Amino acid sequence: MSQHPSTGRRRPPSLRDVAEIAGVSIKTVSNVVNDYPYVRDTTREKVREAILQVGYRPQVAAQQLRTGASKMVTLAVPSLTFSYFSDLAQEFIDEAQLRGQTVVLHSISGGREAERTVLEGFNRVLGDGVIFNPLQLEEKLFARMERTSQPTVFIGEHLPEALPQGSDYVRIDNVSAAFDQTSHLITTGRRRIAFIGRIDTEQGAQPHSSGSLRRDGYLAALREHGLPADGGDVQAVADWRRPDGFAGAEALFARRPDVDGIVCGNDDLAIGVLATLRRLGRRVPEDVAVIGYDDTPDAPFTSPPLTTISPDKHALAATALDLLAERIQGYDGPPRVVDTPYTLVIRDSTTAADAGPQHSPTTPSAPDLEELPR
Amino acid sequence: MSQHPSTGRRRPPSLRDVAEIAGVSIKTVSNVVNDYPYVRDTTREKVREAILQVGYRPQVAAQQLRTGASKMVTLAVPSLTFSYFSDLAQEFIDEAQLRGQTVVLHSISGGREAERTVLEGFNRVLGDGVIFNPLQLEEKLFARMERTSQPTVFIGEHLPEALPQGSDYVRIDNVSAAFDQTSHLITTGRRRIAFIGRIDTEQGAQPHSSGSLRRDGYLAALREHGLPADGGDVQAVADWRRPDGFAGAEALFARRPDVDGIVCGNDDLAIGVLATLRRLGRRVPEDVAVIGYDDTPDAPFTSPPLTTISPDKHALAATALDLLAERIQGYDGPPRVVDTPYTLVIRDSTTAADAGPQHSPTTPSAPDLEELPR
DNA sequence: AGCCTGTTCTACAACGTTGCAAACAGCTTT
DNA sequence: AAAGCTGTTTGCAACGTTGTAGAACAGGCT
Repeated sequence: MSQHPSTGRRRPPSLRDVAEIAGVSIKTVSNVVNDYPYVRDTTREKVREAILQVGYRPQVAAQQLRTGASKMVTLAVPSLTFSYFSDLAQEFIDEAQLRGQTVVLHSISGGREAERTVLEGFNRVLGDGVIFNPLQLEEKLFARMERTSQPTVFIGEHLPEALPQGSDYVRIDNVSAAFDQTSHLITTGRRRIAFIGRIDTEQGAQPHSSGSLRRDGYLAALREHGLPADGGDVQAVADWRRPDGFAGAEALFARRPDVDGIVCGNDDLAIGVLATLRRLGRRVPEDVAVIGYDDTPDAPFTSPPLTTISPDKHALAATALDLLAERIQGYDGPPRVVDTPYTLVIRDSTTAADAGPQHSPTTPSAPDLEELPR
Repeated sequence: MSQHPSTGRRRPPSLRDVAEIAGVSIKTVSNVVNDYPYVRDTTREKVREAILQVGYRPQVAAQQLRTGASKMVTLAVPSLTFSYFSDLAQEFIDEAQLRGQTVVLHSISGGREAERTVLEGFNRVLGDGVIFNPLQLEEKLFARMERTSQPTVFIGEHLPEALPQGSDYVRIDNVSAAFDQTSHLITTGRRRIAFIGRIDTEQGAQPHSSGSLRRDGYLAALREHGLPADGGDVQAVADWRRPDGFAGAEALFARRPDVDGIVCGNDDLAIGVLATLRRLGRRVPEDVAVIGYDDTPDAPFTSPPLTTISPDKHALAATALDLLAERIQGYDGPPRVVDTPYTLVIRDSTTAADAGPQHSPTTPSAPDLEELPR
């Protein structure tokens, strides 16, 4: 440990320090560290000892400068205070660790402006690439951008399929998931099934909004099972939040009082819908089945616990890191869009508690917080 | 963008590229980037343009190599799937961002072995320092270690006060928090107050275990208020989990049936205690008041919602980063141990719902998941 | 004209690492 | 004895950046 020039900071030991002690050249130490085979056993031993003695650890900064790679990837997500994102981040960290990579975490709570900064590369070159889950980026920003400033994999919803050069996109197949949502209701005996979600039809519409995709999946499932799919049971709402679900269900039942199943575009809408059903005195699931989408942490705790679509975060993380790794390795083909799996988590809102086997891969169906084991 | 030597990877633009275009020296570009004042306005403009043109962003790796600092700090926590740690991580990220620092996140699920790797510096030099929350490190490992391999700030519980050179420790003042827990029960009218917690008395005892510290705070509060503090109401349990709280409360009430308040060493114990009270038919808080410690995410959802000690994560993060910054700046004094604040979150388990004003800084007192706003 | 002052710009070196190619030692083969 | 192996070690250069020191220049003073 010596001093750094100019700053009086303590400096970690370098190859040079080891070399001096072991009485060999710097390059030989480097060779030992990198398991280069043509090193005599006796020298290797000598060097190893010296390494332990000074506590040498390779400096990523120098390696990156020399080789152009740091084995660090940046993960940019909205906020870890949403358990969806913290769980996702954990998956990325674990998965990255397996690949010998380290995760630099950025959280983007600064809105559109902050997201643009991420897209433009953080104003400094740090790791080898980025995994980026934008929330608010406008499509036109993508369109304007020829190529990303570094290898990038986008994740999440609301992204266009036309991506900048140098990037890929991992997403949930919204159409297929909504198809499965709907099929689940059909196969459990529902016949009058409505859909509720935010579907942008105005001029600012995102053609690939998750709302439209999910509606399409819903309609496809109806058709597949020979049920009427004229769109008459599609209830468009203004936003994705609980009050929208509440109001949407009110409107829906005013129009179609005989609905016996509701496919919700997300869990928050479903929670609003449940509130309306309670108000109307309809029993769930006996009178009406309700299914959500997202498997938010609240989903197991609603009454009744909510059946929902649960994205496979593990697969998502693994796929994203794979694609990014290829980009980092030098692949520079056109942007790829990859769908990852999801699971249907069956809870009580679609099946009576005693109505046959339930399987819930991620969370217990009706956890009792008071129960003892932990 | 040119190619990197040897690897065929795309290389980000450098000062040299900018300099060439602007027709100045590399150093001048560097001066512009770093706002060095003695640059003619016209040159500055020329350089700025060139920077935009090639999309130049400084490379942290080279800066770190040159200056010895990267403005990256590593945060090593057990797992982001515990909401305590994901919230904490978010605080660190935000706070670091304010200071112009970037957080490298490591999660240590590999047990003792993994924690030792962290302590030894990850086998590679990455950022400028580490914030480390160990769970399982043995005291003797600390004792054996003369000095940390890089600036380090420990956070969390169970750490000895004798730390390696080059490190500091930020913690919650367990004694004072337990004092406040107990005082809260006393000032709300309880007189027969018990304590329940895991207190290691065997040979392997950690002298600074949170159990003993919290018990000490409890006893001090009793004494302060002139209540008998002979330790007769201390119920030691085997572990910190729910069943221990359950069994502990059973044993406690067998010995002391007239207890009207229970200070719990953590929230999980408290949840076990609540179960026992339910079984015994005692009402909470009318017959017995219960107070926890940690403010786990479950705390607001127990029945009744649990009054508890909530660590101030924001202050914790800020303090830890401050201490680390000083270490990075070159401070190399003896290890410092700093206590951070906490708040007493009053919920229903100590005060009847209609019994006067309640304030709950962190979470709503009895959140209804079904309520609409979100 | 010569000198000084202050501003603007640049050359150089070094941070720690690794790919390349050359040097070297100890052999066996011609 | 020279040439040719094989295995082992090393010197050199470059990655991008910035602190130091000094060069080049302009303007004003004696």
